[in-house]
Amino acid sequence: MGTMKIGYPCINWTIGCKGNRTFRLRNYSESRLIETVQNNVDCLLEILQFNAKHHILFFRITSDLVPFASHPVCTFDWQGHFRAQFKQIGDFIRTAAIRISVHPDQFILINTEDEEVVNRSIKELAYHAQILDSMALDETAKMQIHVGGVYGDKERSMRRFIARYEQLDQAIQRRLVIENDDQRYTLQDCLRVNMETGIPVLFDTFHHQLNSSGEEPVEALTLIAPTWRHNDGVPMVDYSSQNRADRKGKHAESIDVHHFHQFLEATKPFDFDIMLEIKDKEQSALKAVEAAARDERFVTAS
DNA sequence: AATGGTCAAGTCAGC
DNA sequence: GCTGACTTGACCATT
Repeated sequence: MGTMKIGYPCINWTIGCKGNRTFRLRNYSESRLIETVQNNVDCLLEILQFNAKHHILFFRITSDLVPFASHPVCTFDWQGHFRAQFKQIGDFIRTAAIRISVHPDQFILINTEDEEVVNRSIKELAYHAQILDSMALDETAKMQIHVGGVYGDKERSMRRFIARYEQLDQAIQRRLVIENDDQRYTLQDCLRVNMETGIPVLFDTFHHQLNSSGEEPVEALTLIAPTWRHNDGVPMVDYSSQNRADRKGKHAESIDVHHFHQFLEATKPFDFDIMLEIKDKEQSALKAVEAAARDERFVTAS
C-alpha cells in the first residue's frame, strides 16, 4: 500500500450541511460568531467523516471556519471556547490518517510594500496556524499561499518575500508553503524562493499550464520533491483542468478521468498528495479515488 | 418567498 | 485615477 491521497477543497455538496457559513461584518456579534463557528465545526466533522468513509484522505479546510478571526472586531477567545471541538476534530483527522491543508485568500500578501497589509496578512496567517494547532496537527498540515504581487519589480518583490518570511513566527513558518500562480510567479520563481528560504513548493498543474516555466509534470515533480523535508510530509499538488466551455483559466466542472489517468501515469514514480480544484468537489474526488485504485502509490490501492 | 445587489481584505490590466 | 476581473457562493435587505 502506498501513501498517496486524494482530496478536494472546503465544500461538500452531497451531505446537507455547509461548513463555511459566515455573515456580514456589520452584523457582527459574539453570539452570532459562536453560533456560526459551532455550525462550521460540526459540519467540518461531518464532511471529514464522509471523506474517510469514501477513502478521500486529503482535505482543505475553509478559511471561513471562524469568520473575522483576524479582524480587530473579533476579540472573542474562540480557541478557548471551542477547545474541545477542535481537539475532537483533530483526533478524528489523526485516527483516519487524513492530510489537511488551508489556503488563505488572495489578500494575504507578505511581499507588499504596504506595511499595514503585511500586518493584516500575518494576523490572518496566525489565525490559520491557530486552527491547525488547535487540532494538534503535525507539521504535515500546511498553509499554502502565493509569492504575491510584482509591484513593477519582480526581483525586489521576491527579495521582500524572502526577508519577510525569515521574520515570521515559527508557528507560521513551519506550516507555510508557496504555490506557483497563474499570472506572476512561476514554478522556477518559487524554486528560487525555496533556495533562499527552504520553504516547500506546492506544484499547481493548472497554473503551470497558464504561466509556465516550461517543465513537463514529471520534471516539475523532480524539482519540487526535494523542497519537502521529512517532517513536511510528501509534496502537495493542486490538480485541475480547463473548463472547455468557459474562458481560459476557469476550472473544470467535473474531473476528466482520462486526463487524470494520463497525469498519474506521467508522474511516476513520485509520491504526492493531490488536491482536486474542480467545481463539483467530492463528486470528482470519488471518481479520482476510483481511478487511482489500481495505482500502487495510493493508500486506497487494491 | 423570491430576487438581486453586495460582501474585510489586494493586484493589475485596461480605460 | 478609476473600474472591473479574478472566482464564487451566500448573505440579507428589499420587494
